[in-house]
Amino acid sequence: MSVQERKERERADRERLIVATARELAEQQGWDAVTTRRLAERIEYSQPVLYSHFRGKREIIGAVALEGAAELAASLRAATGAERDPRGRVTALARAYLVFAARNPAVYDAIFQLDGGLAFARKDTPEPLQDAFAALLESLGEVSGDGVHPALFTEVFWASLHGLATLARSGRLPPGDAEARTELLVDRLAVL
Amino acid sequence: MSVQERKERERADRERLIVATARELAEQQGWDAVTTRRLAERIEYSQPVLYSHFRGKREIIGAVALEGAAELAASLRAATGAERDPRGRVTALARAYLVFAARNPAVYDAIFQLDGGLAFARKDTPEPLQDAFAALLESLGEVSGDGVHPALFTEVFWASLHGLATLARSGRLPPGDAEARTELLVDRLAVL
DNA sequence: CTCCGAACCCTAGCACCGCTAGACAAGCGA
DNA sequence: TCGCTTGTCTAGCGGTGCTAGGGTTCGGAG
Repeated sequence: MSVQERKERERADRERLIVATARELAEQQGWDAVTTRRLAERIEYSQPVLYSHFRGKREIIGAVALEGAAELAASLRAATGAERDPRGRVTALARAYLVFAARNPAVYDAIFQLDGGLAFARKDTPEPLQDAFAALLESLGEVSGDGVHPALFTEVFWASLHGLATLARSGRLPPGDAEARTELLVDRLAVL
Repeated sequence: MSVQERKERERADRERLIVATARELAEQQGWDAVTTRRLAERIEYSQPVLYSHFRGKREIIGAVALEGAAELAASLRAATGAERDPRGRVTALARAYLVFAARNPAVYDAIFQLDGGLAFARKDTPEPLQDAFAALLESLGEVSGDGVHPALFTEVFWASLHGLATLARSGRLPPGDAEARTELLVDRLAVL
């Protein structure tokens, strides 16, 4: 049995290597540069090996997305955990979200822009994605205001952050006023 | 001179045909299906003809984006023009924006998601893009609230709409509550 | 220790992509 | 009518995601 266990371990290691390499390559040179050939070369295996772990490029993007979603959730909780009042938590949450998007553009795209073959907003949604939404809900639910469903409020707040993040990064919003936009969004949306 | 004029007219006609065909194909089967080969086949010319009109695929996307931006601006103005009070105008604007995004997903992507080689938020931004932002500003500026710069408020409101539009269309937001989300956004962001 | 069989990986290739060089034909002006 | 410019097409480059099929390696039985 020991042999089989070793092989399974090696397989799992290699799978992690693929995902980490894809992520690294995507952050360095963009997702367009993540081709199966380049990826295979970087992990020092041939292309078909990738297909013994994933159905295709889409699934690799999905794997990066799940890893990234877990990190995003952790990052949001770390940022809000240090804050005492609801307002501080919401502001910290918004900033942390936008910082994550700006610092990990490729991962952010994998989660929220590209097609990684993942199900969203459903029962069979992968746990890391549900947990990332839960992390948002934890801080936003307390400022959703009377008569407004916390989940609905979280969706709207999240969508607004997503819009700011994506439009800013593609150069469609002027670069200077990012902080002012965040403040305005928090002031208007959150009921304190 | 008449001959040259005729040739120029035919060239312009063909260029319009390329843009219209690219748009049509993108709306029918998505931008991934808009390849230079397919596009050339549909306009009944060979591939190199495309490159005598546009530098490459990116510029074709840009051309569709400019055409779409003009339509979006017109659509927004048509929707707000019939409303008497500021609140009605803002609500109508938000609905019209989201309807445009939902009905013309490929064109919306060309404008706001894909790289069409266009400059945004700058002095040399193409006129249709500036005008689309102006159309937003016209209705949103009057509800930005005291002490808040209308352009900044417009950016935030627009980003929120963009987030709702893109997340909803990619299935990342539950499909049912679209109207409730729009109402919540307008209620909270606009100062009436 | 030998040898068989299975698991694994690689080479080679498919159809497609964006883009372009160079041959060729059509149609203008002289 | 003829030469030349203008315009278009054929063919091909290097790249893409993905896969069929052959070969090598290696574990385990005798």
